[in-house]
Formats: sequence, C-alpha cells, structure tokens
Amino acid sequence: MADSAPKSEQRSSPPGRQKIMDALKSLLKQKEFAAITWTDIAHEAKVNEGLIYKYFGDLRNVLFQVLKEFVEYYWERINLDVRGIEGSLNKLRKIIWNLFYFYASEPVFARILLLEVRNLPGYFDSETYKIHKSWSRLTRDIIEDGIAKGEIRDDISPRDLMNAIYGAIEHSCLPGLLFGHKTDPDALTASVCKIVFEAINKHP
Amino acid sequence: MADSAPKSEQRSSPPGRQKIMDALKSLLKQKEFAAITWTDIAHEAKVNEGLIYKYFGDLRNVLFQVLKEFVEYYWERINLDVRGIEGSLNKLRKIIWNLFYFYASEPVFARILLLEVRNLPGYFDSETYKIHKSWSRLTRDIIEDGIAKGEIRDDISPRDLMNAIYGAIEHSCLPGLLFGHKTDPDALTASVCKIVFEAINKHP
DNA sequence: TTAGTAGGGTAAGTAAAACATACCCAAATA
DNA sequence: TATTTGGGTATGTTTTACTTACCCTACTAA
Repeated sequence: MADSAPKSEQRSSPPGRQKIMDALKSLLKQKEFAAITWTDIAHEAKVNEGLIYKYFGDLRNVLFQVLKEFVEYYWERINLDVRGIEGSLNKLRKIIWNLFYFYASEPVFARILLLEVRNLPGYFDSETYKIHKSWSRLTRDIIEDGIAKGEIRDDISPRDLMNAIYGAIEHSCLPGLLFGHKTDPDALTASVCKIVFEAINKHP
Repeated sequence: MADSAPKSEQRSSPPGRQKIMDALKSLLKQKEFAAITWTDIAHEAKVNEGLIYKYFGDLRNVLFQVLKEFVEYYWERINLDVRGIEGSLNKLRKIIWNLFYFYASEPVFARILLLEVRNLPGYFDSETYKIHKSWSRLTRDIIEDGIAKGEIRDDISPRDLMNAIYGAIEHSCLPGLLFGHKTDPDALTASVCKIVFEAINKHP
C-alpha cells in the first residue's frame, strides 16, 4: 500500500499534514519509532487517525518524510563544507569529522538512521536513502580523485575503502547511541584517520 | 513481560519448545523476523499459540534463543581458529577473514545480527549479545597484546581500533545482505587489511 | 444566485495480531 | 490410590493497523 498512498503526497503541506509530521518528530525524542503507534501520533497531533492514512498511508511514510527534510538540510551543509579544502585526504578527514559531529549532535536521528530505518520495508526506495547515496557518491568521488592524483594508493577498490571508512564511523558511534555514552568527534576523527591514513602497523 | 517469562526458560527442551524454535528457524529463511507472527510460528510448528507464550513469553525470546544456539557454535570455532597463529596482525587477519566468511555463508543470520536484532528491546541483555561481546573481547585482547609486544602502534585506543575494524567488516557486508550481491571473503579481507595494516596514504 | 465540487477533516468500523487465562490429560510420584 | 507435575490446548481480551463512508466549508463555473 505504501506506493499507492492515497492522494497528495508532495503538496505544500496542509496544516494537518504538518501537524502529523511535527507530532512524530516530537514523539521520536521520547521513544523509538517501532514503539510509536497510529494512536500516539493522532493524539499528539490532535488529529484523526484517518488523516494519517489519507496523507501518508502508512506510519513509515511519515518517518521517511520527516527524515527527508532533515537529511536534506545536512546534506547541503556537508556538501559545502568540503569545498575549498585542498587534498583528498584532507577532504576525507573533513567528511569523517562532519559525520562524527552529525551523529554526536543529533542522537535521535542518528539512532534512527543507523539502527531503525534500515530494516523498514521501503526504505531503500525512499528519498532519504537517495540523499544518503549522494553522501556516499561525494565520498567516492573524492577517493577516486585522490587515486587519480596519486594521493591515494590505487590497489584498493574505492568502494571497499568507502565502506571501511563509513563502517568505522558508524560502528564507533553505535555504543554511544545505544548506551548513551558521550562521543568526542575530534578524538574519533583522529583515531579513524590515524588508522586509515597511517596504518596501525608499527614496523612496516 | 519479557523478564517474567512464564515457567521454564532454560530446561532441556520439551518437544513443543523445540518445535517452536525449529519453526522460527525455518520461517526466517522465508521472511524477516519483524514480519513473522505468533500465528505463523504456531502454524508452522503445529502447536498452539499459548505454548509460545508459556515457554518464551514473547516472540523476541524465541529469536534470542535460536540466535544463542547458533552463535555459540560459531564462537567456539572462531576461538579455536585463532590459536596457533603467530603475530598479532596475523591473528587479526584471521579474525577478519572468519567474520567475512561467517557473514557470507550465513546470510540469514548475518542479516538478523547486523540489522534486525539491534533495535529489539531486550537484545542487549540477551545471551547472544554476551557471546558477541566475547568476540569483541578476544579481538581486543589480541590488539592489546599486539601493542604490548610493539607490533601495533600504541597511540590509538584499542577500543577505537576494534570499532573501526568491526565497522569496516560489517559495513562491507551490508550491501551484499541487503541487495543480494555476492561477497568474497578473501577479497574483502585483503582490502580491509591493506587499509588498516598498510594505510591508504601513498606518500607517507 | 445557485449548483456543484474539491479539499481539509472526522466518526466509526474491521480484521488481525499480540498477549493472557483457564483448563485438560497423561504420566510420575507420594 | 490419590495427587501433583508438566506438556499441551481452547478460548478469550485488548491493541493495533488499516479502511471506508461521510461531513462541511470555501470556492468555482453556469
């Protein structure tokens, strides 16, 4: 049903539609998405459940819509932040820092993006995922550029390298998100960059 | 309610209890855990729903129990596999290869462990997670030993290093699990080890 | 002016799922 | 022989997700 969601999906939000999205945003601060019900949202938004169905068809689509707005905003910033930096490794370092910073300052969304959303049916067709892919694309372009310029070794596939970097970042943030530890973007960036840029081997 | 699960939780399986676990194992090959219902399992196991409640209290607990058996088996193998290998980096390489191999040959469980189980309430108190922690513990011990012996640089925290390695591995497997690509443990091990052991920087 | 109609919204239902309880019955034990 | 124990079931009760039919106001075209 997600793809045949009734009526207007993309219009300039009618009040009720916006109230629903705001309600979800607010509820996500209190509990995980999986625990939020139609009734919760309808109640929080002071709106009838039928309206959720009408505008979104599905709770997941409300989430995807909320995430989209959010991720779009950050994507523009990250995109800008890399410009004006010289050298592939320096650019990579900046991206790494940005991600750590993003996950540290937006724990609610980080949790959703890293943990919850990936096994929701339909996510990989969502706008959010498309934006996520453009993050990867940007990173990969930088890597390929670095290889072309001879700044990055050419015997590792850019995809593997990208996966390793993203994986390292995400996994380093998980304990913080799950158990509420603080994470320090500067320290974590330093660690990841040391590992990836300089290797852990003491006697090469 | 999960923690006050009625009656026997750990006994030497009565037939019905075993049938329930087998039913879940079998259903997991067909669809994701979140899509499996009490009715599905009861039907597959040819057993009354009340029995699930009686023995496990909760579908999640059935899953945790199934995972536990499974992960225990692999844990013993991995533990053995590292013994007799000389040198911290060689040991790490073996662990990395083992994990890639494990995820490649058990896609159903890999999907569950990497994607589904982590946002299930109660997972981090489960036996499965305890075993997962002993994997990390083993890895970390190897790292610390490597640092002590001067084989691994000492200015990166073992925890950060472990997170980076595990993250790289897991993230490298995700696309395969999600989109059904094949993954090649040998190639991926080579990539990760090159990155972590030798660094990506061409001009140090 | 008036008859329609589009769009924001609600009341009210349905089917299925999760979660519980009370009970049955056969074998083991006192 | 009386009774407990433990594997198992029949039978609810509530929540949830999802759906339909409809209301009402503002605008639009005849």
